[in-house]
Amino acid sequence: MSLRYALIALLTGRPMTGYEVSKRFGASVGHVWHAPDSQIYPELRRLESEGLLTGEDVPWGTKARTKTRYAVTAAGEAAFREWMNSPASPHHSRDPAYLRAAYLDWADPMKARQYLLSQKQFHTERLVVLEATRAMLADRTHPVLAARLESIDEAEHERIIAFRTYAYDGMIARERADLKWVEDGLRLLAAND
Amino acid sequence: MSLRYALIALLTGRPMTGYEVSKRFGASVGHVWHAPDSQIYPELRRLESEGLLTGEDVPWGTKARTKTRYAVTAAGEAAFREWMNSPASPHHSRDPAYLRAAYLDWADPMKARQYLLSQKQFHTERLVVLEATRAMLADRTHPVLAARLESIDEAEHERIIAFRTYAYDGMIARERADLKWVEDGLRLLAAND
DNA sequence: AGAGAATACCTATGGAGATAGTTATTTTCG
DNA sequence: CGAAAATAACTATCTCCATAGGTATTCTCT
Repeated sequence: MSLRYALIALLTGRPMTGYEVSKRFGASVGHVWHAPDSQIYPELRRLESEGLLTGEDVPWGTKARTKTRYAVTAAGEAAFREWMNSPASPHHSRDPAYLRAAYLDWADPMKARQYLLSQKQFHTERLVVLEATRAMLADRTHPVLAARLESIDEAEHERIIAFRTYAYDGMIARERADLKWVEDGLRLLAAND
Repeated sequence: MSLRYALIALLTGRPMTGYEVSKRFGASVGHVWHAPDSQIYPELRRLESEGLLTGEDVPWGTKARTKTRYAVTAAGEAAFREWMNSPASPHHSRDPAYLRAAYLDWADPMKARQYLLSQKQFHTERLVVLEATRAMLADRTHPVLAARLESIDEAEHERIIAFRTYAYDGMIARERADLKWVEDGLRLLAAND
């Protein structure tokens, strides 16, 4: 249910084709809400059919092929704003890492160690990406943000950047907490075996 | 894909009926991997048909009604152990909270504040539950854990408890990080409006 | 004893999400 | 200049998950 709002949010920056959306997505809202393109293309169509986006056919290649360029409609913006104003509902976390951690006694100690080492690797890599993106937001070099700011009054810029970076601060803090937890896990394993 | 292993993990403690599973689930593995009973019952059946669980029909009530008591088979334990030994794959976080946070400039400031206040409430409540459960694991009063320990050599107990509490430590640390983040959000809102 | 509440057990359905493709066009480089 | 690689644009399918039910049995209270 959130994917559609992630897509609208992305497209408020500027109109994009499906492919552009699916690429940009990975480097911006995608950090916040992951989705593969097999989900993105159909959802874009659905949003168009519901009138939240317009889809303009743009010629592509030689034959009568076209690609679709999507833009947010007034109805789309309204729906997004409405979602942003809706009350919070509790969120069920569902992270296999905790499940595996709880039952690490079932695993082969070597495999458990390998597992934690790759977890550590994943978290470290993600931290790098998140911090780099956060920096690009803060100095306004992030392309999606830059496009968005262009259509907006200068006085608002600070406020918008503050919220965008705030979201990344949360993800970074979580990532750091997870990383520390994984390191504790490695120590725990070492102490036990 | 993790639900089945959460169910097997729960049932290694002792055999349970579907209803017992769905109740105990919420108070143990369910913290780690949430699932509604509409998912639990069919998955139990599937696991039975795959031979990872046995389902014994137990009479219930007057007429020829029965309920099913499930127990883990050797194949089930093997499958669980195999899963525990499989390599890690990166996990895509998908938390609507970050999406909303990033675009808080679209929300009505009052609504945004209300939203963050309920988020704070959710995190606080969950923290209480997690810490209480962690304590029950540490002092061995947690019923699912206690049942599991009974069938296991005393020398292993410490190690098992260490991993179970370790998982909760991770969830608690994440919850604390999130809570702090929400509080930062409230301050950010207050500063901006 | 009978009504209502709580417990026990389970199903139907639709949408969200993961995995794994396909086809066409443009760029690169030996 | 032709083959291989990269880019662009999508689709099909199957499983997972959420929402929202349903019915039978036992407990509780007046």
